[in-house]
Amino acid sequence: MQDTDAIDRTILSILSREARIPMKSLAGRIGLSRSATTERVNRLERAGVIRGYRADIGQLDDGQIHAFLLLTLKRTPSLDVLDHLAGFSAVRKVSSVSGQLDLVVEVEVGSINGLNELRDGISAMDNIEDLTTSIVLRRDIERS
Amino acid sequence: MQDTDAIDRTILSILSREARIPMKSLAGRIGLSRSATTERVNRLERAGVIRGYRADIGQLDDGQIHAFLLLTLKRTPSLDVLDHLAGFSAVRKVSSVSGQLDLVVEVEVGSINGLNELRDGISAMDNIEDLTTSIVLRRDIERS
DNA sequence: GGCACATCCGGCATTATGCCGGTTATGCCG
DNA sequence: CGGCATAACCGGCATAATGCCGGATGTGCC
Repeated sequence: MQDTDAIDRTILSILSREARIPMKSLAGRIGLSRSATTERVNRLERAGVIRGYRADIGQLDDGQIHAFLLLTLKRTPSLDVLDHLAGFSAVRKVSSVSGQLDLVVEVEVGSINGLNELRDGISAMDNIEDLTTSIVLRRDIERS
Repeated sequence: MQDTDAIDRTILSILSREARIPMKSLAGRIGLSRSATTERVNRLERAGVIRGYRADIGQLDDGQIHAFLLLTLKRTPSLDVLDHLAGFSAVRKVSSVSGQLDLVVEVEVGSINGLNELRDGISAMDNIEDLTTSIVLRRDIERS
């Protein structure tokens, strides 16, 4: 999975901005034939370098609430906690981080009440030392 | 921009996961003709609801470092700080949040040194009360 | 040299797209 | 009520993109 050359990086940078570009156009930009380009993209997908293609939705949901949950664990790492978190559909992203914190959890819920239930469900796990909730008031910058 | 009905929401949820799906297949899934579906998608794009399509790149290079910078400001809000942050290409996402913190900044740098320079550049701004850095050690969960 | 392997190219049948005319549903107003 | 404008939908045809494959080229190895 470490065999990404300069051409692959060009492909990734183009696809990360214009995921719906036809393979033929992509091929034209990088100076390869269509079939070679397609093969490279397929390889990147199979290797897991490209995980998928997403539409970038601009503030879809006035009703949606985004928040960061900053978790400190009693013992780390904790697969239990990760499994549990994965069970909540509201959980969008979980990152293990260095420092005082242990996990940064990004969530997306339909209501404050949903957020409260989520908090309760998470803090009920043993092995949770501390849970700080920061509701996203505004998304100031978001890139690709 | 507020005229998104149930069908539009279905379209968005599908495209947010499978941005490269052919319009014909999308039409099949939502039970409309291809041309009606295409027209809806075009409208969503023109209205700015769909901002673009991105390939989801999984841990592109081992050389890339992701981190959360947790900022507390002296005075809030601060357009200066946002403008300044926007000037750093390493800055991927900035969210204004409630609570003790003020801003959650997600960054992506090529090296620890780059992270240090970024920290220095940010903490040099007046109006920064506190800056906590949490380097992402691992991405445990990431959804669409 | 001869071989395996990876990468590339081009062509052809199939599939998707862009474009446009035509149909239906709805609301408005004389 | 009838006429009219508008929005949203459908289907068809020419064009463009895709999937699939055989074959060429380059590189390392025995």
